Amino acid sequence: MDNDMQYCTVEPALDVIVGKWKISILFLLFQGTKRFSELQRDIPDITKKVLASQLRELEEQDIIRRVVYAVVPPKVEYSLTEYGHSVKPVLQTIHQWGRAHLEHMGLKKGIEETTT
Amino acid sequence: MDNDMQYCTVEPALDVIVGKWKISILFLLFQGTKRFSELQRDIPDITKKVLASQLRELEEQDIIRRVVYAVVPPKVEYSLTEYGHSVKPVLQTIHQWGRAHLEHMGLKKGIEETTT
DNA sequence: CTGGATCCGTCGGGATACTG
DNA sequence: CAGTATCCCGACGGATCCAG
Repeated sequence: MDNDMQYCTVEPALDVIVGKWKISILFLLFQGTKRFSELQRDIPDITKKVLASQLRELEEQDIIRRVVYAVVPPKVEYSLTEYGHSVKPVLQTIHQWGRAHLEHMGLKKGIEETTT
Repeated sequence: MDNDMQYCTVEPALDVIVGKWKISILFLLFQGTKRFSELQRDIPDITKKVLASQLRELEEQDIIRRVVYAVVPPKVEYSLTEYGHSVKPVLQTIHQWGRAHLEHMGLKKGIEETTT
């Protein structure tokens, strides 16, 4: 990876959003602080292990904050760091283009089918 | 994946840029039309098979165009479609945030180290 | 409740050889 | 030159069980 010195800085950003569930997690946390169990409830198809691992990655990247309460039963809250909020515009940009992309591909498919 | 109806449109966009070499390919094609061999030369660590597969994916997504010349030896040119150019701002947004992210993580690391 | 540990399947990507 | 065909491997994610 030395051929793309000039532009390889795209990739670190991708680490933050690439991961099967990271985007779901981020969107949920954009709404505010969530507990582990809340995230698990709102993302039904994710397992604890994977949720935990994705959260840990985001935490290491300083995108989210993990707060452990010394109570029983345990309580852990996750929230965006101040820095974490800065990914929002990135996600929105991708989101908008993604919508346009879907539409574009839909149109293309429609056109192709009308030619049959 | 029915829990994130509202925001799952982030993912299709990601398909375009996720892939170990897609970003490198896109950046090269932003410069203009390239032949297969040129791409391979400019991305030294990629193999033909992988280059071909990544190109095919981008082509299916209507991001790039593949033009085959009926000459011998064979000649194939790849270029961005008009639509493909629209990913540029997306990449730039990610790129900019990526740079800031690197800097941020660097600072964080520095701070942590000065505390030792 | 919030995880960690373990095992396992899948899939993207890589090495190599072959072809039109 | 521009690929395809095969085989291979490691990383990621999933299922299940265990623990503080």
